[in-house]
Amino acid sequence: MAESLADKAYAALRAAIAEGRLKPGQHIRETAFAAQLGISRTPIREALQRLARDSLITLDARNGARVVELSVDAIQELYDLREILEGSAARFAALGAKANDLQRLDAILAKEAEHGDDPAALAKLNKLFHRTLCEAGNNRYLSSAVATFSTTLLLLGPTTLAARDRAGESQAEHRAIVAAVAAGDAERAEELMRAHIHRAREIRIAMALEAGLGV
Amino acid sequence: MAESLADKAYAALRAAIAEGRLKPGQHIRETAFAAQLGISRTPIREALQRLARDSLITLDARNGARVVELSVDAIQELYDLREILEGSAARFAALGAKANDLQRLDAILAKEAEHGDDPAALAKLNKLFHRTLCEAGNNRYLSSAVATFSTTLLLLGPTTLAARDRAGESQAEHRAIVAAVAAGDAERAEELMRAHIHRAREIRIAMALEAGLGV
DNA sequence: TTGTGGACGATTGTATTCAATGATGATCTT
DNA sequence: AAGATCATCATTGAATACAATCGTCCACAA
Repeated sequence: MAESLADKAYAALRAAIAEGRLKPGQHIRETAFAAQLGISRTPIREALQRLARDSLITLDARNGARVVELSVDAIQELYDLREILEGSAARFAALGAKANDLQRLDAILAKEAEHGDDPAALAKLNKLFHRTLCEAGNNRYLSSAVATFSTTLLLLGPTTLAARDRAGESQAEHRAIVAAVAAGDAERAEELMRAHIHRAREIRIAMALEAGLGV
Repeated sequence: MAESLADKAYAALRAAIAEGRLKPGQHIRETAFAAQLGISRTPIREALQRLARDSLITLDARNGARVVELSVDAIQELYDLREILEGSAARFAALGAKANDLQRLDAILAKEAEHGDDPAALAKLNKLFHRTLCEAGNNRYLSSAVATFSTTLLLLGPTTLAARDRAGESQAEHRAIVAAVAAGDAERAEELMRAHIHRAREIRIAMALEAGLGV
């Protein structure tokens, strides 16, 4: 219960961005949010700084905060980095995953198969899968970096799993990655993870272009 | 000149950590620093939060802030990640560096040769080299990640370039990396950068172990 | 009609005040 | 004498008050 008001404000703002209630480009005024949450500006300011660190907003001096707008170029760079980071995490996991880690990954795969028709549940499981695999890589800084840049994806709206047929493909790719990790095949684990992220990127870019065209 | 007091406090604390005036494990009290800098606690708190995001300090609720102590394991993980990130940056640079980037890199190499006997100048040039190469990679998120984790190195005290003969080796490695980048040889650029970081890691670990033994 | 100047208002940056909580030390009891 | 309990204090978390700066809008003059 040691949750400070700043923590709550951060969670509230982050959720608002994730759910699209705060849209890219939109202005955020400290006083407005303080009033809305019924707290003072102090914890709001702390929350805004954390969001800025997450690259979810920019803090322009005397011009308030603004939700970041990702260009297509920026999305490409973000996915380039995700391929590097998560590919490396898969490699590390293949080299050093504990039995415990593999059990957790298997359990996630099972749940994915079970909830094959529930997009919201799948999105959560997907996040859990990637985080768990990262942790199996056993490098705290790598995990931290992946978490940071995964956060940036919140700006992009709904998950790519919503795309037609993508959920099934994605699960198959997850299974292959876990198999490579369990087999200790680092090369293959990295390659499969990079391909997995690359596929998500293609869908994401297509979605972004469609959205940009107003469709 | 739009430098806020929070910015100054952040810079002051960061410098204090970098220069060893604040040692790992040491307690930081808000009131003490506010008094020392002659400002109120508000900007100090903001600065501390930024430092916590940089993983330079930890914020224990109601127990103040504490400068992070890096274990040898943590240092290994940090350098593992640096190899991945900066290796990738070198690869990207080889694939897409602009003429402008190569000019800047050449200029840095020239200055390194010129200041071969000035450790402080070399340390600055070394940081500039790595940052410039990252920017040549033309991926804003990768640059940001490298910057973040380079900051963590501040906790480790003096540069590895202080080690006997390391400065000369390092410059030779820098030249080889730039040559590979200029030639557009992505494989070689990445490999050379990884080796370069790996060498720095070996020296760093040796220094850490010596320090741990009280020598 | 257009450009410039100034005053007002809105918003952020900083200081100060207030509240709450955990640590510390003394005292009392067994 | 040792341990426990209570009171006090130091320190952080939050709110409020204050200051400064930038943008905006209107009026006036060219």
